[in-house]
Amino acid sequence: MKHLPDKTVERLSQYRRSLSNILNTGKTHIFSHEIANLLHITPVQVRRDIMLIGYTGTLRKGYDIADLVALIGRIIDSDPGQRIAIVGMGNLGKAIIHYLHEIRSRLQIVAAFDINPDKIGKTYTSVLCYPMEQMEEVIAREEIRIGIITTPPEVAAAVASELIHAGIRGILNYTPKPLNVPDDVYLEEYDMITSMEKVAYFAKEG
Amino acid sequence: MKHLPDKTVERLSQYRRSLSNILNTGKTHIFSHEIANLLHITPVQVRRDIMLIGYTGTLRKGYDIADLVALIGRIIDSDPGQRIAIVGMGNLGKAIIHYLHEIRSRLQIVAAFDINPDKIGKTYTSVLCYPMEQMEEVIAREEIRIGIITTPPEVAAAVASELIHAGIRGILNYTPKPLNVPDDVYLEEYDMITSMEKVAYFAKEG
DNA sequence: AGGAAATTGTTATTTTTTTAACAAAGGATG
DNA sequence: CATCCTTTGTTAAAAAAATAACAATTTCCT
Repeated sequence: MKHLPDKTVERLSQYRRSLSNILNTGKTHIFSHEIANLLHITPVQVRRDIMLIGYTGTLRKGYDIADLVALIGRIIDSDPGQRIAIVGMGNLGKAIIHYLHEIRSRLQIVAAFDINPDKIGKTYTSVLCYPMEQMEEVIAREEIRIGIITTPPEVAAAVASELIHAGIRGILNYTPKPLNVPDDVYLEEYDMITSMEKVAYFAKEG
Repeated sequence: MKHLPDKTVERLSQYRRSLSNILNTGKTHIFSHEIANLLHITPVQVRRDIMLIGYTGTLRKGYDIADLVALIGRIIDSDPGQRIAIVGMGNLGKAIIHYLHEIRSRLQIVAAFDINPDKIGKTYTSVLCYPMEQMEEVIAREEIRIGIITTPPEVAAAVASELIHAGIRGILNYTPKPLNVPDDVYLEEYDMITSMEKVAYFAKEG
């Protein structure tokens, strides 16, 4: 698998989630237009994505759901399942931990960090919260590869530096402060305010 | 202003936020490459976006920050400032309310809804929480145009229907359940799990 | 003043993403 | 068994977005 397009990776994640649910219903096969309906996209997009990962359905029967789910897993999951740290145990941090726990993904949040002494030592949905000072040590010990930043924006850049210094390979930044990372660290940013303003803008007209 | 590209609208929101901060420092003008550095994009992108909204900087002095902020406001803000409701007062809902309040955006969350009797009647960062049954009435009375869904996924579709029935024009869905909305309702969806899996995938290689 | 450097505005090119088109295969139908 | 319908896989075209290119103009420098 050379390199899948950005958007294809996003959709694969969503195919897998939807298809996993369907598996429980006993249904074994699914057509591209059925998947498309689930996610409100087009069947062509589905077939194209599936083609890109080299899977082949059977004509007139569609795709074997279990096979497809398994293949997507082999493509987008790392072997041992990625281990994640979250920095900033405010409401957003708690929401993410709780949410990921419910979904039961192969992704695991294995450590939280905060500056607030009241939070340190407590566990949130079975994730232990460490003080910031132990970040480097814990990230090394727990073999954490990914960091999620949910701190106030003022400290986002400093947190990112620490994470990178500790050897993290990917960062998901929920702070509105744009980060600067070296080329070998993958960075994804999401800004809620921007999303809201976008909705506000496009909801105006039509 | 015909229709700005999706990505341009997103960036305009970010330009405004960064530039507003700079205004306080007394700096009055800024170059495209300075803006680009703030957001880690290219100067061409900045100039192109600014061109699209019809603003013109002065050669060798750059853009007048106050003017540009004001113009972006006229472009992307609705006249009275959009009024927003949030459905689901879990951690994520609280995080969003708190966050938007701090930023002091023109967007205002003016009502929250939840099913939990303990939450109803309480205020969160000065936003009052109503029972779900009052949704239609409150949305009409408060002239709310935008809804944010932060409920558990199982009820997302039902909530969306109610919002649409109550006359909402735009929806921001933080649930992993893809929604179906009529053409005249603008829908934006954000799925945290997908973002995490994407980071996990791209952090693997390089 | 004259030339060099910097910076904008805009057009052109390239890349990425989506959408369309359609041949091939397999089953269903009569 | 021949025909028709459905659905896949893939190539081609279109649309959207990012990047590059560059003329024009202002300031700075000598």
